Amino acid sequence: MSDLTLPIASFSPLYEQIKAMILASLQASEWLPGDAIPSEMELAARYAVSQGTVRKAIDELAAQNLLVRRQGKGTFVATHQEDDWQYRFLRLAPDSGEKFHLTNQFLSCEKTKASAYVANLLKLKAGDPIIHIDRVQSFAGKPIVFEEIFLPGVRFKGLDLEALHAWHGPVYAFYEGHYATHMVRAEEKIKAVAADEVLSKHLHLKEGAPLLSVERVAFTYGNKPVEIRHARYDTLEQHYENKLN
Amino acid sequence: MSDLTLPIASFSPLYEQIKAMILASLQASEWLPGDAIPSEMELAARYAVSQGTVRKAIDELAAQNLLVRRQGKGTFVATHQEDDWQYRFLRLAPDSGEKFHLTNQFLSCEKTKASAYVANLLKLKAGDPIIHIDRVQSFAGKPIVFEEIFLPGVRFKGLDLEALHAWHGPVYAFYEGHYATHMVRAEEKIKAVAADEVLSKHLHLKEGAPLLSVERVAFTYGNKPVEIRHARYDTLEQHYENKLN
DNA sequence: CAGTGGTCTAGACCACTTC
DNA sequence: AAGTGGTCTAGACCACTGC
Repeated sequence: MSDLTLPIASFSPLYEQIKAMILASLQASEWLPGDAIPSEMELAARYAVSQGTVRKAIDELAAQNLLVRRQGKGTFVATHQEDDWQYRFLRLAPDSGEKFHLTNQFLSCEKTKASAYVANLLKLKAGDPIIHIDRVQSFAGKPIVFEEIFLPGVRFKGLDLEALHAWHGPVYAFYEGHYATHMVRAEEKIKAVAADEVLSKHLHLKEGAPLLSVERVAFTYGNKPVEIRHARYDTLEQHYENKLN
Repeated sequence: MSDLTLPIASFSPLYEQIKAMILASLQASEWLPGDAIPSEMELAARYAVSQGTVRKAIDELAAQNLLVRRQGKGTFVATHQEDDWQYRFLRLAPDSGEKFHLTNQFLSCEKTKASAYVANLLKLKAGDPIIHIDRVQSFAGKPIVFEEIFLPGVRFKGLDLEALHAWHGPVYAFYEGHYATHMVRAEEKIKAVAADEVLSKHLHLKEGAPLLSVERVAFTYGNKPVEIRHARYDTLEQHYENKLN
């Protein structure tokens, strides 16, 4: 506390710099989701370092789920289009433990203007163009999830209900394919709330029934927030699962 | 699917074996939480491998939060007694973003027998001895958390209200100090529920008010479940926070 | 200054995938 | 057989801590 000299970037190891360069290539779409990046030996030559140093950089990016290593094949840019990654961010699971396939129904997709609240989370200005999507997801015929999605209108220009209806698969795969936007990580804030009139109608519940409110902000490369998702889960026969380490 | 030959331990790298040996030492309490383990060079000599191989083993254990590296000082066994780790498993945070200090009040601590449900989660038999603790936690004078804790009676022999009242600090630090039990990881299942009579009384709410139900199973070394904790959070002015990668 | 963890290298070799 | 990621080594040197 007595020493106010800030050691800003006092020392930056080589592999950190290489990590930053790989990250820059990802952010610049030099390598696209699903693509293989150059081999470790090639990268070592390109950056004039040893294989071990490149490995350490890739190791950390793989640990953050930005890259995926496949022995004998290569190192690939992570994508939500792979089967195992389709539900990477979904933490809802049935109490019974059986497998879980949600059917999806988009209700609306409208162009509006950002409220102060949404603008703040997406790092926009209040009044900036926004796309607002409503959807319901069902399991075994019962509606379980009501979700509102907010997207920045500039990045997702032209998105409409027709395009969504034509798509069959996870929304994050849709973003990758149509808007070159890969979601890297997300933050969620969870509360218990009472169902209001709208929610009770969509989820076939009584007004006042307890629901899980999950508000997510999802980020692309460079910590850029590009989606807000406010979900309400009916947790009567399913739960939100979390692991603490 | 056509090939049923199971490649069980078909190949196990050296560092995995060393990881297992370090893990065994931790599990056997050869090194206690807070202690420094031998230096990388010493371990390399002990196991007759190079420093790099020991490093890789330690790296992975540190990534799982079992060990903590401190440059220039050594490598230490993780502990819940360190300031930064006191609330390692607490995901509740105030909406306002201010810092959060919960005051703790233990209500009861009774010896009972395990229900089939609790026994199953703790890998005991129904009817085995169990310790059942109730507590309330408050923030700024308002009761916010009601928690039931279930512990195996054998491991936590002699635990009573008096001992709990005498303790000031996180419960997991108490377990470490008094019962040589360090919590390594936990799994939580979250639901939204309505406050019943008991809950509404403890948390000063109306019956039927929505609450977050968080059921946690906590594990020591060797994936051994040793605590069940069923919490109910009032999420009116606070939320459960989660990061998805 | 000695001891600790942290970085980096060059080279050898292993395991896995593909052709 | 060639190419990829994965393991392991021996040795040099750097950064940080504490005596």
